[in-house]
Amino acid sequence: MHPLRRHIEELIILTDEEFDVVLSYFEPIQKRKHQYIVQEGDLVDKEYWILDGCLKSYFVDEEGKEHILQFGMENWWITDYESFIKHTPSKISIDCIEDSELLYITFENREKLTAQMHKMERFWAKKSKFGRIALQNRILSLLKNSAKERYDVLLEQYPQLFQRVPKKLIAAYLGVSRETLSRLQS
Amino acid sequence: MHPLRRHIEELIILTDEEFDVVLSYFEPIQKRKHQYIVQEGDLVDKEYWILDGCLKSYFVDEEGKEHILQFGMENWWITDYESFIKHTPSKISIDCIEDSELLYITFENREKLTAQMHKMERFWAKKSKFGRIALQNRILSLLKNSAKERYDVLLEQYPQLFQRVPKKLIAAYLGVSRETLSRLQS
DNA sequence: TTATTTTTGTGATAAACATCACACTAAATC
DNA sequence: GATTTAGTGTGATGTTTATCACAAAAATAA
Repeated sequence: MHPLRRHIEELIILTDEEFDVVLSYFEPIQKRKHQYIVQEGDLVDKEYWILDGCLKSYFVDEEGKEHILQFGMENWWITDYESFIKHTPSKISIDCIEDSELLYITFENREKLTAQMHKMERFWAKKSKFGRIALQNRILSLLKNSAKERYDVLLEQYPQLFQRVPKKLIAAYLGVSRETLSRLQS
Repeated sequence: MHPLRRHIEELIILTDEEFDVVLSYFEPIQKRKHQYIVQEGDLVDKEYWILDGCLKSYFVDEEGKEHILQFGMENWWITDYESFIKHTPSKISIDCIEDSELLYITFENREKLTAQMHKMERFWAKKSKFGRIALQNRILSLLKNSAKERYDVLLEQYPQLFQRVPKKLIAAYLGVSRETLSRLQS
């Protein structure tokens, strides 16, 4: 089964014909490590599904410090949702941390597909709800947990991440300096 | 025009008949200051729309410290979305900060209404998308801004809030101690 | 390979923020 | 209106975390 279909069918069931229609709206794209798919200022009109690889979406502040909003790995979706939904210039950038294979759908095609296939409207609605819950829990974690606790939770939830991405990026995700993160590990 | 209709029509337009159907799925409820609508451990099956008043949704940690996830005022929606969507026991509580008038819809009725009226499915989908963007920006603010900067941004965005809720609750929302918040103000 | 860049750990110091303690004021309750 | 409770400001002190500096190891590129 196509990995995208396997992913979608975790939430809704599709017929062969329906999945063919869904897939026809996506385009494949390959990117190498250090290449970007979104740059600050872009009007983002694509949402990416990660077939293989690893990416980061991040914000660079006035002092040049990087703050990571999201990592994306296999079976995750990534884009700047603010720009994608509101059609405003992106405040963030998205880069590949590894060579990556992506499937993307444009905003226009997503609108067409959801209009044509109600199941996919429900799929993205569910994704959006779950995404919101995950963000809420991250806020809670930033409010109530110390850097050490946030580190432990992340390590337990996504151990693969620590194998794949440099520690300084983990630090930028947790909201601590890389030096502090290094000291937390011991 | 009914204030709920005015609110919904910021995103989608309804006929008189359609709004009557929508409204028929809601029930009014009145709560006094300090009363709760959600308590930790509840299975939350209602989503509340605030006609009048002010509420907080918050998490209490092991040391008894309160962390505020959301304030709700007129025209805002409030519930524990994690419990409401996933049907799991709530980790948070929601209390009234002022006497409040609410309209609520049950999970079951929301499902019925969205199945019957596609416009309302789109309404809630949009709400969910915008909610997610707002949470993302709050995460960004927690990562990149100092307590003072978070304070300034909140004061600029929601000046009314500082009139209506005690400073210690603002502190619990910003993720600083009330003493630090007090010192930031000068 | 060799050279260069990136990643990582660790000490010394400084800044931000939390905690504890207390006084005072405002507001809710009887 | 008196009494209790909740909210607020401020000093003293301690903890957590950031920043700067440097060295070594690992990964990447020439």
